[in-house]
Amino acid sequence: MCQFRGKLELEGLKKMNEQQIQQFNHDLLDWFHRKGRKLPWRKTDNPYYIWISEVMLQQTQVNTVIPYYDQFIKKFPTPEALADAPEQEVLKSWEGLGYYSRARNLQKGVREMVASYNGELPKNKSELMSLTGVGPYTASALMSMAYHEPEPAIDGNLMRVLSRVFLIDDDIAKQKTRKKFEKLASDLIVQTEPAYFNQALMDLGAMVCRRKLPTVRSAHSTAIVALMKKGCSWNIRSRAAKQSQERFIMRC
DNA sequence: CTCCTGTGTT
DNA sequence: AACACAGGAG
Repeated sequence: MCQFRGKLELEGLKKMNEQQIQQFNHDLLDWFHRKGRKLPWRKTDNPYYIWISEVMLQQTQVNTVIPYYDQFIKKFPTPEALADAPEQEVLKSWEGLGYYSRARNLQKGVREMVASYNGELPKNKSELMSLTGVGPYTASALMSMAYHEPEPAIDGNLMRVLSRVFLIDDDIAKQKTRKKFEKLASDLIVQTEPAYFNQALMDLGAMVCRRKLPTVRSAHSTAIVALMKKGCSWNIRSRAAKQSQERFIMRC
């Protein structure tokens, strides 16, 4: 059982005390272990494979990615195999996924990794970000998924879920807002197995706490509802300023 | 921070 | 046609 250590002093968080925050982590992980998705790239601890999956997932839904991922790692089982392959071969394996420049960037990044890091992914965020195609999101995802570092992977999913749970109203398109979520998520993740934390928020965002139709149906067993039952309100919205018609608050 | 890109939605 | 989105890059 985890213990809350951070100091959370965020707007929109007034209603949450430490015990509730701890409860959030517990419910989140509990939900994830029961309902979370078993995905091919979650079975491996090969950073190179995890990298491939993260790049593919940036632009495509999970179900579409699965066969591409399986095929891709079979065809390019090692960084060296991908680095040595002709670009055309790589693009052929990517055919149908779209955003082909990301396939090119992935190969370029892997070539840099082979040339500069002996074919191994560096273990810190700034070195990861020096690789072509690896930005803040992918670097954080790799730190948590591959190296079990408490680094929250801030993407739209994570911000949407946390904004609803913690009643954060800010426009998630703004960079200032991103900082805020970074702070909140960093404090939350320290009491969690980092990979599970990110994966759980990802699954929650994709399966329950979705962009559209944030339905509460079938939700008796979700972490969100557990929170609502404890007196927290759930502000359903995706972006701040606009779309105020979409905005309503439920209290249980 | 702003801009860029390909893609999907209205 | 216009805009939203989701990341990375500069």
